[in-house]
Amino acid sequence: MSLVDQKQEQILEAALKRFSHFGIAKTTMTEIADDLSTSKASLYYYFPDKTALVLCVAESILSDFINEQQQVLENSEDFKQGLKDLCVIRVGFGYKYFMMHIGDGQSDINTSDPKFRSLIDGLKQKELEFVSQYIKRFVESGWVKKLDVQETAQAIIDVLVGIWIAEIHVHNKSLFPCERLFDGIKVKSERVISIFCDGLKRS
Amino acid sequence: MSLVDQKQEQILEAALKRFSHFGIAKTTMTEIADDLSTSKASLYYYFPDKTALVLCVAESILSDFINEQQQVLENSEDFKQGLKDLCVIRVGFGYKYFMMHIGDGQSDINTSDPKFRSLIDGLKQKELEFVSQYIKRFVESGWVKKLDVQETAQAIIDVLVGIWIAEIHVHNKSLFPCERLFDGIKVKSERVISIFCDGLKRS
DNA sequence: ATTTGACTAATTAATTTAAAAAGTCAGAAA
DNA sequence: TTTCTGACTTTTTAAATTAATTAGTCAAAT
Repeated sequence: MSLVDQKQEQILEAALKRFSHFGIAKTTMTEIADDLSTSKASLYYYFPDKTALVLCVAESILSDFINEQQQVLENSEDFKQGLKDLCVIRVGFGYKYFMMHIGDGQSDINTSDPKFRSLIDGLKQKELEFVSQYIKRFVESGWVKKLDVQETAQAIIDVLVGIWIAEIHVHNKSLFPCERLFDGIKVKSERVISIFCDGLKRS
Repeated sequence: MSLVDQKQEQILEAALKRFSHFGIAKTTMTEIADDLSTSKASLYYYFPDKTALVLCVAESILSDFINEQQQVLENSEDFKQGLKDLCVIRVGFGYKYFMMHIGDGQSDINTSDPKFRSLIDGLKQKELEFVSQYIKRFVESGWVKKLDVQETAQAIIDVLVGIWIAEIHVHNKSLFPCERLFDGIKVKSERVISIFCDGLKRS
C-alpha cells in the first residue's frame, strides 16, 4: 500500500468516526483535519471535495454491509435461519451507522447525486442477486417450492426495508437511535420472515 | 338532524374538499368560509378552532377507511382474496387522500396532539381486532393453521404499512401522488400477501 | 511530492421585518 | 335567543437582511 493510500485510509477512518457519531452534516472538514493533527488544505490534496470523501466512506460501509449479508446467506444450510441471521446483520448495521442516515430519507447525503445513486443501485442489484441465488439454492434442494426466485427475493427485500423504514418513521420523535427501536425492528422482521418462509416451503 | 348539525356537515364537506386537494396547511379558514359564502367568524361558531375541524374531517375519513376494510374482510370467503381486496381498498384511500398526509410522516397534522393520537390509536386497535377476527375465522374453518392470531394480524399490518411507507419514501422526489407510485404499492402488497397467506395455510 | 496559512466563495444560521392566517368580540340580523 | 358578521388583536408563517460558519483555493514553504 502506497503512502498516498495510507494517508487516504487514515482520513477515511477519521471521517468515519465523526460521521457515524455526529452525522455527516455536523462534521466539518476542519474537524477531521484537526483529529489527524493536519490542515484542512491537506485533506483537499487527497480528496477533491467533501462529497468525494463522504462517498468513499459510504461505499466502504455499504459494501461491508452487503458482503456480510452475502456471506451469512452463503454459509447457511437452514433456509429460515439464514434469513433470520440476515435480519440480525441488517439491524446491527442500522444501529451502528444510524447517525449517517444513509438508508432513510432525512439523509445528510444528497441522495440525488448521480455517483451516490449508482453506488446504491449497484449494491441493490448485488443484494437482489445473492438473495435470489440463496432462494434458488433451496429451490434446487427441494426445500422451497418452484417459483420466480427474483420476484420472491425482491418481495423479501421489500418487506425488510418496509418494516425498517416504517418503524423508524413511527418512533421518529426520538432523534437518536435507541436499542428499543432496533429491537422492535429485529423482532418484527424475524416474525414476518418466519411466516414468509413457511409460505415458500414446498408443501 | 338538527340545523346546527346540518351546518356542521356543510362545513366539514367544504373543508374536506380543500384539505384533500390542497392539503391541510394550504387551506385557510377564510377560504373554507368563502366556499360556503359565509364568514370566517361563523365557522368559529360551529368549531372551536381549526384543529377541531381538521380532527373531525380526519375522523370521518379514517373511520370510513377502517369500516370499508372491515366490511371487505367480513364478507370474504376466500382468505387470500380477502386480504388482496384489503390492499386495494388501502391503496384507493391512499391515493384519494394523499395530500392530507394523514398516515405518513411529513404530516400537516400535529401528530403529537393527544386527541389525534387517541383517534389513531383507537382505529389501530380496531384494525388489529378485525384482522385478528378474520384470521381466527379461517383458523376455525381449518384453512389457516393454528397460531397466535393477534401476533399474525400485527405482522400482516406491519408488512402492509411498511411497504406503503417505504414506497412513498423512495419515490419521494415527486411531491404529488402519481398512479405509478400507488400501482407499485398495490402490486408489491399483493405479491407479499400472497406468499404470506401460503405461509399461514394449514399444511 | 506534500503541507500549510491566509485567502475567497458559497452555505447555513440568526435576526429582523412584513404578511398572512388564526382566533375574538361587540353588536347586528334572523 | 340563536346565529351571523365586520372589524379587530394575536399568533404563525414567510421573506428579506445580515452575520457567521464552512467549503474550497492557492501561492509559498517544507
